[in-house]
Amino acid sequence: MYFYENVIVIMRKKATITLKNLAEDLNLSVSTVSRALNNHQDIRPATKELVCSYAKKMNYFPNLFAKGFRSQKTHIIGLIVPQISNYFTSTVIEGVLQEAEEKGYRVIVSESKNCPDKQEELIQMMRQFGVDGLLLSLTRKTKNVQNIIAAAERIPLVLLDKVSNKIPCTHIIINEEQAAFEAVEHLIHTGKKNIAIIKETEKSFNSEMRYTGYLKALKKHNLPINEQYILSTEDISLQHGQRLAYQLLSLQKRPDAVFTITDDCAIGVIKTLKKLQIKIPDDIAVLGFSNSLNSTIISPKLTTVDQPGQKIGATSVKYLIEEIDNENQVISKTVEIKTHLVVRGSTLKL
Amino acid sequence: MYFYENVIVIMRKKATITLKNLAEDLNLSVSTVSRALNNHQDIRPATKELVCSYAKKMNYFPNLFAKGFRSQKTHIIGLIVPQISNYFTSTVIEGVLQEAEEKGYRVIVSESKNCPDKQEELIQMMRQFGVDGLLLSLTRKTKNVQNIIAAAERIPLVLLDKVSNKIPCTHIIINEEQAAFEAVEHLIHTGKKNIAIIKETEKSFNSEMRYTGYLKALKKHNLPINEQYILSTEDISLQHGQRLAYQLLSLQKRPDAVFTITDDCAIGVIKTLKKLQIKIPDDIAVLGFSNSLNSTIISPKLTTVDQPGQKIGATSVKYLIEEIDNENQVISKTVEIKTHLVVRGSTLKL
DNA sequence: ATTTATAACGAAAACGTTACCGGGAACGTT
DNA sequence: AACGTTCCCGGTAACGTTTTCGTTATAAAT
Repeated sequence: MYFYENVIVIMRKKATITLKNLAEDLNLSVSTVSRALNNHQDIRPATKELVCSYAKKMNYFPNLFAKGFRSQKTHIIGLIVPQISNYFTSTVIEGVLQEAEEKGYRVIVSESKNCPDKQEELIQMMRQFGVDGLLLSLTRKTKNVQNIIAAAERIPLVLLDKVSNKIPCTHIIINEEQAAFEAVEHLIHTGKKNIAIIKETEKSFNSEMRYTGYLKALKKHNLPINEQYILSTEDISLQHGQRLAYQLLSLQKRPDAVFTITDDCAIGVIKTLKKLQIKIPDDIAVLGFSNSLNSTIISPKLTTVDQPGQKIGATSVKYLIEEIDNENQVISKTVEIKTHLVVRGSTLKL
Repeated sequence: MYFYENVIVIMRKKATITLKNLAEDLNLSVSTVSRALNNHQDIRPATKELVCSYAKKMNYFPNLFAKGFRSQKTHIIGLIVPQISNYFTSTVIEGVLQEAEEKGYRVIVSESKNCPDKQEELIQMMRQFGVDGLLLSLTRKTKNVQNIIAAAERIPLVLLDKVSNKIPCTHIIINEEQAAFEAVEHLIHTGKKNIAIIKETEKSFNSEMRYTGYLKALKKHNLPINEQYILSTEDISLQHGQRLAYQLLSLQKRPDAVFTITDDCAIGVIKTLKKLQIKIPDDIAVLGFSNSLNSTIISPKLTTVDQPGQKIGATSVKYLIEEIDNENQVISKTVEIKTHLVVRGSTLKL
């Protein structure tokens, strides 16, 4: 890290124009100027025109802090996610920003780094800052939800994607169970009968729902549930996918398909299978979840469940603003966003 | 999208506690309470203790809007990037958030979607909102920098990653030229002599710098510069990488290495080469730039330049806050963050 | 001519916080 | 005893905006 140019220092221009300035210049009162700019009916059109054009000419910007200070509304919403540098999460953020901006809200983003303590700290910070509402995607290991419930009683709160039944507020999620069910059913339709699953050790909402969908699909088609095919790992990553693939292959009776609850893990499985020259999907099919960018990079391309991140983000904002407008009412409902299965080479020979 | 639970509505508790409340309860003046909480020297320890503990008990939060309103400091910095759902960008954001938080600042993030008009709009919005400073990563097609320069004269501004020489302010960038130079030199060291490059049609700062590094490396090693090996594309994506690879292969004299200025594009090239069963790196080596997540998914793994996004983000915040503290001084210097080459299978047989 | 209604604007308070100014009490110094 | 100093604390103003209330002038109605 080094500098390669001389440092130049200039004085910054400083001039914030206030209503008072405008009022003095125009020989009007502050109130009149304020009302003219806000298109109040008490002001005659000619005056409005005069004030507005002069304000524009002077490059006047209302001090939003004073505005928010008076109205007790900041027009800021807080967003806390476990990790930003995750493709799905980043699309959620995009959706949030887009929708918020359209509605005239600004967004303060923060990441909890999957640490519950940090998450609590951030919630405090957001509240202290005076956000009008809070969007929260929980860390995996969130256990003590008392403080979050307490927060929800004071400030509009919407949980998204990573949620918890224990917190009474609006939840925006994908149809996890149904999505997993359909995905596993797709495997069954291709003739697979011994389907393994790799899920999380921690009983996170998402993991459990997908697991339930998996079980339901097997049950519906009268397939036996083999405990040996049900694997769990703490960190559902590529590396552990590679590792667990070996474990599955070491069984006397190998599975003919593997459903992992994340794409990364599925890609790990594929890597191991390819290394051992096992045919995909003929010998073993692989199914992921998320439709991450990586899923089309690997070969064969990964069959996976597409989660519309932008829509989740946008929908969350919609419901949050609804609560903000609805003053002191805590609304508690669950909204499911539909996903769809993207069938690719890892489960179906084209 | 549907609801699957009954809607529950509860009344939200509402009670904002102010300094006045505390003062009345404790039989103190508002000023004393304020100073006690701010650890002012004029207040005797016993009083401080009393006030602080009572404030905690009452769950008092200072209204930061009133605070910022008075001090004319928001302790918010604005961040505008072209696109959030881009791995490198998201790591930059992480760095920004981390550093900002440590320094007691909050961050409002926005994306310009690579649209200059939207970018201008966002700058206005941020200024209007009263951010203390602005971090900006330019859109590729930024042409009219007048308004940005005007903004820089009024508010602390730091450009990062995607910058422009025309804007006099602090720039935080990676050593683009040097990085490209070293990367291409690495190709030369492995024995390659006919090295193609795929860059952007738009003369963006990054693209041009990397191109310059490429040219310098060839020159230093007395390799001829073949116009046919210098390709450009508007959208430097995987798809165009695939397309341009065909173009390179159709030449009478094929190149023996391809340097693309993004990983995505490089992966496109690899895909085409693999499809045509051209040996990588023996027949043609491939070199990317960014060290994106995909670069280890593809096989062979991609040799690429690692850009420390977090460090770029954190450094930008550091310099921005320096400017904010330094009141009305526009500082103009360029800081380069060092990258390093990650050598993998696409250029070197292990 | 007097009252009433309405249109257009001004004055002032309020939001919660901090900074500045000032003042009383206690203590030490001459 | 008179004075200066220090320690703690209170009162008040101010930040920029919106809003409530009041005021004036004009027009309309009686």
